Amino acid sequence: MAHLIPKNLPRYECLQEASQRFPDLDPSAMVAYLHLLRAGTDCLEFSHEYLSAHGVSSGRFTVLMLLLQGQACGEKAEVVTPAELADMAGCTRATMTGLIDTLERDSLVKRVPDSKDRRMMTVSLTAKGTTLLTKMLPGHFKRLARLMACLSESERKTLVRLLGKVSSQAATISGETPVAGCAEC
Amino acid sequence: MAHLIPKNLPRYECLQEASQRFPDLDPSAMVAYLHLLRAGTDCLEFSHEYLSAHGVSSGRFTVLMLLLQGQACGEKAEVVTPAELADMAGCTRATMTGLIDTLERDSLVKRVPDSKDRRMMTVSLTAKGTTLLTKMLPGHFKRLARLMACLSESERKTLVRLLGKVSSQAATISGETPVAGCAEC
DNA sequence: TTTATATAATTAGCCTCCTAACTATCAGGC
DNA sequence: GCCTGATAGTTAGGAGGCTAATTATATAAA
Repeated sequence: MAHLIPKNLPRYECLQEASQRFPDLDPSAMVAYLHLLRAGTDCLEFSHEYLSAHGVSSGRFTVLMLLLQGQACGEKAEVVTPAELADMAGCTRATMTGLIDTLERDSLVKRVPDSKDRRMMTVSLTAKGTTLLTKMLPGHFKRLARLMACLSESERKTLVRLLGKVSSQAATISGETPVAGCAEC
Repeated sequence: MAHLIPKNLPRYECLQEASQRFPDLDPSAMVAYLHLLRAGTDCLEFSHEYLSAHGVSSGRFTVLMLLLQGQACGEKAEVVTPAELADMAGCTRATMTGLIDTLERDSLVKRVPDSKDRRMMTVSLTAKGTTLLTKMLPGHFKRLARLMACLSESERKTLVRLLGKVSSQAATISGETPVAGCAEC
């Protein structure tokens, strides 16, 4: 489940040494990048520990949360289709089909064919799914609160701001040219 | 390849509203957590774009880099075993076997049986593997430098410091009790 | 010497992600 | 009324994670 990110990040001196061989290597950028991947993986693993104890994988949990949100914060969409779920979760429709398959097999969600458009399905939480979520959410939230208790409110704000910069920079660079910066190949 | 993290993070007001229903939910902790996962996924995706254009997945790249490092920064270990690679990469030995299988199939690495202990293998880069790496690394480094160009040196330091706090907090909490904070189940 | 235990690597089987191809349905133009 | 094309969902096949079991070898103890 981890992302195969090196456990021990290289020392800064080693990166500086490597930057002699590779002039394009920016040591402090690399350090920031590696720490970001490392921390992200750690957080994912941290959640996974708790979620898997309840028989729910990270992906399945995301789907359940999206359904709960559509049910609770239901301003616009009462019904949710697999395609919408895939969009919201950031995965392909094929992946969503697989997730819904296993969730439905475990009776946590149910598919209902749309009455108007017979191509479409509607997905919703079952009572069992709702119960499971409401039973496990408090513990999950407690753990996340503890995880972030190491940061003050202002540190959290700073972190979110810096991460936001990185995310939008990634989107910007990716957007401009497919695999840019690769003139030499 | 992404980790099925919601693309659009919930608005802060929505989290505050939800925290009425779930008193354990700490909105600012949740925001920090979600942004961290989001940014980590974005970075991973960003690298993946470039690496996959060269036919190398994230996991395979990690293995190649570990081998290159063992070759270059070779202070201690000249030879590397699959078990050591698995430890360094943070995956299981079984996973490493699979990765080496495909890397070897593509002639990027080679296995050599150890002469002393016949249970062991040593893994090393082939000429083709080394060539591929040295060809693609400059572009990869350039992209990462551009990605992090959105942060000043002091922002990078701050980011690394805050991420380090989160990582070690995760390790601390995970270490103390297997799936703690779950008294209610 | 033989037997028990530990270790290195692999294998087998599962889950989750992907892309590409397929099926069924809808909607628009002739 | 029919083609054409778009769209919703699924299926097929692959890659990369995992755990648990297997095989081969080494080591220690009886």
